[in-house]
Amino acid sequence: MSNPVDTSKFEQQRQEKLTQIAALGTDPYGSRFEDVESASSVRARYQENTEGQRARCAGRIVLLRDIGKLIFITLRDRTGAIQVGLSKSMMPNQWPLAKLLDLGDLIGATGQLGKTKTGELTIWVEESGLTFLSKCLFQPPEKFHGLADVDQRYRQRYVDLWANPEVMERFKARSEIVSTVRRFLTARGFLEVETPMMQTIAGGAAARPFITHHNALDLELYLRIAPELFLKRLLVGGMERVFEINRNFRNEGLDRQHNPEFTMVEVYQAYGNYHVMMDLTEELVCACIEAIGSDTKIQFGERQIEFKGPWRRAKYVELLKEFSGCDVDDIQAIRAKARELNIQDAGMDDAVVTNEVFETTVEHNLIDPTFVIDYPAILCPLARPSKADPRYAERFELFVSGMELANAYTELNDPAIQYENFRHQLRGQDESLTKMDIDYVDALKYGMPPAGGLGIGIDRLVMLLTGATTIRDVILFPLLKPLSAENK
RNA sequence: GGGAGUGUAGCUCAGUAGGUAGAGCAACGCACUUUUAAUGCGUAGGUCCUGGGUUCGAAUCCCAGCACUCUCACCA
Repeated sequence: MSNPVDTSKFEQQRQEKLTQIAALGTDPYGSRFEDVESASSVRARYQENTEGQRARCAGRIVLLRDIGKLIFITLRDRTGAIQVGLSKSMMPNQWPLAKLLDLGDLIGATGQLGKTKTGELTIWVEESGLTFLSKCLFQPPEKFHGLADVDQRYRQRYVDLWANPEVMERFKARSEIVSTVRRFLTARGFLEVETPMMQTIAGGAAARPFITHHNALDLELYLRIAPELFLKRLLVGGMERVFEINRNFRNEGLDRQHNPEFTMVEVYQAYGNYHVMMDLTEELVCACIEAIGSDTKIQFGERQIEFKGPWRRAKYVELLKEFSGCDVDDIQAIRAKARELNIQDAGMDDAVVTNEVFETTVEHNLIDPTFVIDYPAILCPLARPSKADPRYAERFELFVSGMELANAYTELNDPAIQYENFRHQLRGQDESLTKMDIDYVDALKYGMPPAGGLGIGIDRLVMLLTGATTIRDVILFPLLKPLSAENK
């Protein structure tokens, strides 16, 4: 933990330099800086052995080598780094300012481009070519190891982002993935929509919601746990292809795969079914891999994941047999297996016990992308039962590296069955705060087109595609306990 | 909630059979006009997470607490 006395000592030193900068007539907090070119752009356009090339860049001083009458700076901007050379003989008037520069300061550099004798592309700052843009009053983290303290990295992500370039790269990849999803769906005629985050009934999933209150209406509201029921209302309304990329909120535990607020893309396509959604999912994920320039083989923790399709599609009951040895119809064997696995099955519904056994024995074995298809219908109140065998629902979950990445159904559009499913809450589950959404049943009574629906966890997708094994590495500001006064 | 681990300088980390601490980087000073984690010499910097206990003496051992990490449990 930081020592406030020493911190302020370093801060005072820098504050003193700030005063000296101001005394030179320079605003230590700069202002508009026009015609900035990115470091990568300068690198790309530089031509060897051609005189007279100039450049104008801005960024943060991440390395500084003071050789006396010559200073080399590594300047980092959003695209990368470029070396800036400051020479006393080239900028005698601004030299006092140059000597006041600290690691972490933000500057602009304008001058001739050239290469040093070691071959490093350098902006040789001309007189008046040094622009002070902002003072850094804190000491930056160690220049080679960066910021390593996990807690501090999340709490001060603004430092983490520039002290650890791989962090910046990961969030750039996240941005690219989100925009790829958006482009991919938009190109196929899907309409991007936004539905309520504050809902009077938290439906569309089974999870504990966050509760809030609207003063003017004196109304209890829930932060949504899923947008599903609203998006399907839009199918009723004639929006035949819709998607939403936005946050869901679930008031449950935090771990490597769960943050209380997380981002989902949900997609609904009228006249499709879950097979259509499987194809779409596979294409969409592969498009994202291509967009971030990744190989289809991705290192994830200790494992290698091969994303190259076609992905395995296996029935729930087949996988149950494969990994637990149990036949889905042999409930005695399943319950025996459950007890062997230390699952408390007493009073638990058969289907729930079966699913517990499935989760325990199967899921962690699904490393390469695997569609688990045809779930027991009783586990899927929003999915359409299979015509061929109504005991099963037309649903898939996509598992990668043992983690649920996507969930999809052929949507249930029969209001009578939907009503019954809502009514008969599954035994063996904890009581849920989900109330009956009668208006949703009414919407179905107007007629919802048969449709495929899909949800993909964006955070987990980014984790898998960037090799981040904890969700907090793909969320800029993950939820943390606030620091108490004494730990500040 | 259970178990395990971690907490030492601004940062990254060492360390001691119980005898109040060290390196590198950063900082400050000096030197240096082609460095690449610049280099060399010097200086300064610490409530060793917090509170108790044991002890002549605790950063080290014990207890409690706080924070973080891992793990198990919980979790459509």
